[in-house]
Amino acid sequence: MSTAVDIAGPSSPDQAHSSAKIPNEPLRPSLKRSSHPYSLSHYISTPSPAVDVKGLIQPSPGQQRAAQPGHAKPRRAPSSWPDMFESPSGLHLAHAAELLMRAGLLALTPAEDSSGCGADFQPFLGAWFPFSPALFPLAGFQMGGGHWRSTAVGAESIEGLVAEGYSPGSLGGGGGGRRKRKRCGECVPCRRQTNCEQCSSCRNRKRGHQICKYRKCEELKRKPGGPGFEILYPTQ
DNA sequence: ACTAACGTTCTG
DNA sequence: CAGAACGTTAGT
Repeated sequence: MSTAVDIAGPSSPDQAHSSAKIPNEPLRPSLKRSSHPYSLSHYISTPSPAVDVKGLIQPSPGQQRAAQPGHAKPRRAPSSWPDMFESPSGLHLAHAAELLMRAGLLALTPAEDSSGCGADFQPFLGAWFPFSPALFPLAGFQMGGGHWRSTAVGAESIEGLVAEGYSPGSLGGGGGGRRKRKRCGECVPCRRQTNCEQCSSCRNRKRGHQICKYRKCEELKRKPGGPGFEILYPTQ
């Protein structure tokens, strides 16, 4: 449970000034299964009030200060960054929310009928989500083009969305050659709209040519052909 | 042409 | 092995 933090990534400042141009997410409505070490029950059984999670997520002022760029080492980022910011592996909190949604435990609020809600939460898009039934799904699905409407989106809905034109092949895995795969657009990292500007990828963007760690698609983190990959991209 | 970012290779 | 650097692809 101690690792369930870093989907947040560094929060506030980056919202305002992510220097990099953030493209509109190539949101794909297909919801793919992700193989995570934790099962749904793992999350359900773990009491995690929004406040507590938020408390874990929010970096302390001291931590933020330590993260100030400026004293860049030529190599190897200094250990001043706490693990909570440097370990994208902790994304399972997001995964938990995803699982909960699938299980119908999280309610999806339609963007249109947001009586102000959508606007209120907009600033949180992609940054971090308090583990609250209302906040988390709203962000991504609002951008999703109004596909998501009801509380429990069943597998049929997902399949239908997939059938809208996003085939596994179109994701780059199908061509046969080693074409670039594309971001799934659905996972929490993909839904982030801002670069944290603090992770190693952001700080080293010029040379690293890598997307912000917290925006790195969970699917792309997997090796094609690696464990679980065929599940994500079933051969048809 | 320029930029973003995926994939591969290199390095510690 | 993880992370950095680089080559390359893809979108605008």
